[in-house]
Amino acid sequence: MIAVSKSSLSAQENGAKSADAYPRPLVTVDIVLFTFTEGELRVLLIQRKHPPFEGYWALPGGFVNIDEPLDQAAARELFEETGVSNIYLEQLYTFGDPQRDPRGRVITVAYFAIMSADAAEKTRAGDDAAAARWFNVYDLPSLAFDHERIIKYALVRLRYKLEYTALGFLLLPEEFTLSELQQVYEVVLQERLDKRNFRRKILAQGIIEDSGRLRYGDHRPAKLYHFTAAAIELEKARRRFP
Amino acid sequence: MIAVSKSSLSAQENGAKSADAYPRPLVTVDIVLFTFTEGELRVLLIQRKHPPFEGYWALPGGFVNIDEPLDQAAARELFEETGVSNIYLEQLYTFGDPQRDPRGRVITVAYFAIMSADAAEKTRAGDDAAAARWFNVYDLPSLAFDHERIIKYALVRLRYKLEYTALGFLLLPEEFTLSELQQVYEVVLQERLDKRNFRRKILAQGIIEDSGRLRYGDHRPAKLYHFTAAAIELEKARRRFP
DNA sequence: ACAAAAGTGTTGCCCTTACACCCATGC
DNA sequence: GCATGGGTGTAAGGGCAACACTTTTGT
Repeated sequence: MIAVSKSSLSAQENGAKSADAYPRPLVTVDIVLFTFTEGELRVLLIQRKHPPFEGYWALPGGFVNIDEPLDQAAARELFEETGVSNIYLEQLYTFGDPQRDPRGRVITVAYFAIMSADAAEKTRAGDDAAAARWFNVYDLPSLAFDHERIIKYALVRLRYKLEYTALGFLLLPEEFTLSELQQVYEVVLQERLDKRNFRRKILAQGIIEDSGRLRYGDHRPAKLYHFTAAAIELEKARRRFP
Repeated sequence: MIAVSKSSLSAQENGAKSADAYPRPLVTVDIVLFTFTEGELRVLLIQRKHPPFEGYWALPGGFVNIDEPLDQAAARELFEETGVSNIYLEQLYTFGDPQRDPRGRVITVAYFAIMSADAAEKTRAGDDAAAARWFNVYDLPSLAFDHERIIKYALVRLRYKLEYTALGFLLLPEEFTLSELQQVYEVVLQERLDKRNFRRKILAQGIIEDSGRLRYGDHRPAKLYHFTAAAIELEKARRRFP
């Protein structure tokens, strides 16, 4: 537990006091990684092996190195804990309630990440050391710290994204049917959508295209689509700003 | 300057290492406070009296106390430096480039704030100690740290807000004319708007109403409007989440 | 043949946009 | 009486929501 001398340091004008005089919080990154498999929207969680919250499930994440940009810290932690790199990752929100970690003041910069379903399959293999599992977002176990709140906020962000930037396909494998894509939207937004309107709207955006291939199943085969390279570039550009 | 032992601390599984073993960055809050006066969108800046960036203009802000929530730190810093409380304040983004502060690793949680024009007038009186001034966002001086980048990002956020949540009135005094409100939108969005369409759209949202009073000026008097209590509650509810 | 999911068009409504003139006041 | 900003309505087009039947396969 970090010793806290309450309010001994009421702040003054910018830089009036030497920076070294201020007590320093710990800073972590936590990543909410979504994917969509077996008809479920899922989040990756890791079971903690040490106190506090030993045995509880928690978001992947960890301490930020002192010389490391935040985005890089998030990418690194995710790589270390899932073996996956090069995925969609953006800053979500910073949670800094003084009581959120029993060890003392720990501020966490939460990140929002999306992984395709096929990459998620591979991930599971890499789970050798740490116990990592995908959980249905709507059926989570007891979580460590304030991680449930963080996930709920990430879910709100995901809904916003799907509503007006067509990124649903990032959750799916490279090739997918329109029905699968519609199911993603329905599960994430928690509402039923009209098939004809959905198809028209998605196709009008020009971000996915017919691959020419078909998926054969129990009934009439379905056309397989994949997203266009333009769509990915467009999103990268949008996200480049802050 | 903070001593940094590069990568001596490659992270491991959650909590595997004692939290105390990690070097701690400093954490600050910085506030981008907007108002609209004399036909200009303005940001409040404070002139630094100490190194680094002595004499440069910078965003109001300062170190987060060890036992203080982030939102409260932002509100406190703003109060200490402007004497104003109870204004619109929300978290913007966390900037953590290791090079952003020459003193060492300083992570800043940036906040986005809006102040009404009449409150902004009063603020100026409270500027006894620190040199604080309002600057046109489109004509800023050289800024300390990465504060120019932070302001640019806040401006993007402000544009989003005006585009689909009608918060423009928060920048204006309690009573205002529709022409004034339109000017706010035009200056923020940097585009010319159609007078009739603008009025129809704003009034359709039901967030402002005719006060029954008139403003007399050089020409035909203009109706004065004020926002409805419902509008404020609605926004508070929206903002309650994260 | 039948069960099951894939696929496909049209219509009405609303919201958005474009656009031009009269009104009330100060000087 | 004239200059100036305040104030108002309408028509066309585009996007969105509602709605039901045919097609293709596996069994």
